[in-house]
Amino acid sequence: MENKKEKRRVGERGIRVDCGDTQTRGEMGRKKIEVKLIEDRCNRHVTFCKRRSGLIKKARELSVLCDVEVGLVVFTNRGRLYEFCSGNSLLNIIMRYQRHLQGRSESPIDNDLQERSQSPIDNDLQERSENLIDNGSGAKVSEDLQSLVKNHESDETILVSLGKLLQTIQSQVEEPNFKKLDVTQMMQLENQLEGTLDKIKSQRIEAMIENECWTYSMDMAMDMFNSPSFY
Amino acid sequence: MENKKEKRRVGERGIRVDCGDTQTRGEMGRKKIEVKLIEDRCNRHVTFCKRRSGLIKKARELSVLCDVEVGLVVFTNRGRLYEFCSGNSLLNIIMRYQRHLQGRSESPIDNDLQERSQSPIDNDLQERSENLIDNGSGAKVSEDLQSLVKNHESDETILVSLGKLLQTIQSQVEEPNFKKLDVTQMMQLENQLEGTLDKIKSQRIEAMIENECWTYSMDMAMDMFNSPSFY
DNA sequence: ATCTCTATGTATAACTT
DNA sequence: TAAGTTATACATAGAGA
Repeated sequence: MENKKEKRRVGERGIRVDCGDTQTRGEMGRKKIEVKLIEDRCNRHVTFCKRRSGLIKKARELSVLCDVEVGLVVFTNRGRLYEFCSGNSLLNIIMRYQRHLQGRSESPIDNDLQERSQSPIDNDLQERSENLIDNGSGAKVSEDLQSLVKNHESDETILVSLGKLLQTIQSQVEEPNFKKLDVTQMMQLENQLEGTLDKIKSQRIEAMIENECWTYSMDMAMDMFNSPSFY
Repeated sequence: MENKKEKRRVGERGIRVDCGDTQTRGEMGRKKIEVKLIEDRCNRHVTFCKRRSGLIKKARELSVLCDVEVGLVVFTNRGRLYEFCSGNSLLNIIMRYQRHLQGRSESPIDNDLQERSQSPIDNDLQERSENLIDNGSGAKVSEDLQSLVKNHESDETILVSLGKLLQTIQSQVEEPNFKKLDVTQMMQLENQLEGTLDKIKSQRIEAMIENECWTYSMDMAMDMFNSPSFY
C-alpha cells in the first residue's frame, strides 16, 4: 500500500519536468474548483471516490497522530454507506457520543455537580462500573444490582438504571469467567439481547413517528445540544 | 472565510520568493512526518487543532461537492467532543446508520442468528409482550432485581442472571411509562444493547473457532432456539 | 471503480509573534 | 493559547486506460 507512493518517479516533490510535449498536455493539472455541487454525475462520482478515500485517510491520520477517537460515516444519496472508526467499533463511538449528549442535556451548567433531582443512580453506577472494569469478579454484578434495587424508586430513573445495568453486564461479559460459558448459552444470551433490542427499536421509531420528531423535535434537540462556538 | 485566502501575497501559487533573509529562515517550511503518535504534548495539540479543522473542512466539502451525508465525531483523550454533520442533526445520521446496520447481513454465522430471531421465539415474545402492556408497574422491576441479587452467587449463574435481567428490561420496555422516555435515551439503550451484543457475539465466535464446534454446536443451538420454553 | 500521470491547489510542520 | 509566516508535502482536478 504505502509502497505505491514510491512509484512516483516524475514530478516527485513538485519538481517540474519538461516532457517535451507540453503543448499536448497543456490542459492537464489541477484546476481550482468552487465548493458547490458538482453537476456532472460522472465527474461527481469520481470526485467522491477520491475525496472519500482522502477523507478517511485524514481521519485515520488524525486519530493516530493525536491519539483521539474518530468516527466517520458517509451516506451516498443512493444509500450506500462508507464508514471509518479509529477503534474496533463505530457503535462504541456512537454510544460515547450519545452519553456525551445526555450529559450535556441534563443541565446547561455542567460544572454544577448538584443534580440530585436528575439521576443519582446514574452517577453512582457510572463511577462504580468504571472503577470496577479491571478487577472483575462475579460479586460486582450483585453489588450493582443491590444498589439499584435500593435506589430504584421513581419511574423516571428506570431507563437510566437499566442502561447502567447494561454497562455492568457488558463489563461482565469481558471478564475471563465469561468465556467459560457454553457457546449455546452465549447464543441464548445473544438471542435475548436481540429480542430486547428489537422491542426498544420499534417503540422508539413508533414514538418518533407519533411525535413527528423526525423533522422538528430532533432539530430542536440538536439545537440545544449544539453550541455555536464549537470549533 | 474564503477571503482569508486572498491575503496570500508572497509565495502565492508556490512561486519561490527570495526574501533576502533566507539564511535565518532556512529551517522553515513543512517537514515530512511519520504517521504515528506525536510524543510532544504541545506539538500534538497544535497538530490536532490544525488537522481537526482541516478534516472537518474536507468533510464539509465532500458533502457539498458530492451531495452526500457526512457525520463525523472526534473525541479527545480528555473527553472533549468535536463533531460535524452535513445536515442539521448528527443524530439523524446516526439513526440512519443504525437502520442500515439492522438491514445488512454480516457473517454466515450471524445470518443464521438473524434468521433464527425472526421466527419462533420472536413470535412468542411478541405475544407475551402484548399481554403485558397493561399490567406494568415500576415495582416489578425492583422485585425482579431483588430476586436476582439473591440468586446471584456463583459464576455459573451469571448467564441466568443476565438472562433474567434482560427479561426484566424487556418487560419494562413494554410498559406504558417507557414511552415517555426521550428518543435519545432509547437510542442510548439501543446502542448499549448492541454493544453488549457485539461483545458476546465476538466472544462466542472466538470460542467456537477455538473449540472447532462449528458443526455440532449449531445443531444444539437450533434445537434450543426451537424450544418454546426458551424464555 | 481504481490506477496513472501531470500540474497545481491546499494543507500543514516548524517557527515566529 | 491562538494567529500569522514560510516552504514544502500532500491531495486532487482533469484526461485517459
